[in-house]
Amino acid sequence: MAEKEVKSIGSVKDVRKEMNRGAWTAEEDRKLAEVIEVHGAKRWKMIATTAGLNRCGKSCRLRWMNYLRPNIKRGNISDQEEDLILRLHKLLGNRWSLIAGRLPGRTDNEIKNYWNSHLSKKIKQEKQSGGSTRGCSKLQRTRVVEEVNVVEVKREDTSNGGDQCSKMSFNVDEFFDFSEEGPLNLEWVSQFLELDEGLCHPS
DNA sequence: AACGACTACAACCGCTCTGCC
DNA sequence: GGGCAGAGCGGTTGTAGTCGT
Repeated sequence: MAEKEVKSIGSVKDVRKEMNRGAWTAEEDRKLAEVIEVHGAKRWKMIATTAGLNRCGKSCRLRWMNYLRPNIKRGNISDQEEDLILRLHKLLGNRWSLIAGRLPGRTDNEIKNYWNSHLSKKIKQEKQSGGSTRGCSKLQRTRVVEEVNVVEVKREDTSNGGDQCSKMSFNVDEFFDFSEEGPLNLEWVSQFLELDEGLCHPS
């Protein structure tokens, strides 16, 4: 995609007055990266002004988060990653940032795009051919999502010292804590799959 | 070669959430 | 508690590239 990006540089830009819009140029990327290096990735309005980019803070944030940030993986979503996305989407719905949080180096925007252009069609096709990937009923899937909502509520509650998590069979904070993981540490996947299987095929 | 349809993805928009005063 | 600004999220749009005719 980098090739495509280079080609498109400047093609949309300067069409509208006031703020720059459209594709980012290499020069803009460089300026933005420089300012973020100095000030950190916070206060995007200030960053936009300081960099002299004539872009809104939101636009700068998006560019940084999705393309300029270190350790970003681009393209080539592996089968393993695809499978994870499918499973997580089944569990979480369109909560792309949460899904992206479980895929090191991937961004919510990339996953969202990948879903819309690849996986949603794939699922449609599978449904049309009568095949359910996991054999989960709609009701069971609803249960899974509700369960996750409970997880989030309980997670807030635990900060108040309450021990109300008896419903959950795994440690919620560990489940959502990505801070100490190496790239594509899949231990949590096993935990998740156990939960998934348990809900879809209760014994 | 030319053209239109389709695809993929970068970027924008509007809304919500969060923190500060 | 209310208002405001900044940050973050998900949905949608715009456009370049690709494919089929």
